[in-house]
Amino acid sequence: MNNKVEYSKKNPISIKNEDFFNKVYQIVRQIPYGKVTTYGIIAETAGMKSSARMVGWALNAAAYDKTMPCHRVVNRNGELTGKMYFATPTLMRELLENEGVVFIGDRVDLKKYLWKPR
DNA sequence: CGGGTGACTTTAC
DNA sequence: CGTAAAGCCACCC
Repeated sequence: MNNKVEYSKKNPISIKNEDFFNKVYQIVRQIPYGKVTTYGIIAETAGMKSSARMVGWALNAAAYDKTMPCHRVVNRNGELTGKMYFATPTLMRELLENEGVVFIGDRVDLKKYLWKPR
């Protein structure tokens, strides 16, 4: 659908791997309210299980897209590693708590809130 | 082609 | 819980 979309306004990068991007987009948008998933799962579903970093990279490039609930994407431990990339360092957590997600320290309880794409 | 970087993961100490 | 290192793949210079 989208080719060469300006995924990042500040830093418009040329998207060469559109297929991977598209899948990440699709998966992230499917995350239900009050649920979270991990970079590794997204990477695996998108066909690059060995490169969870690419997921973070993709999300960063698409961070300005409001239709993408990137706050529902956490790392393997349930930590909000990308919180510093939000408007404020606390915004990510607040968004999740507002959806009913309970934190244990700085982590999400993945046993209860982990969602896997099908 | 090489070097640097990264919203990751895993293992090791 | 902390840091280190290796593996990983794509982007940029």
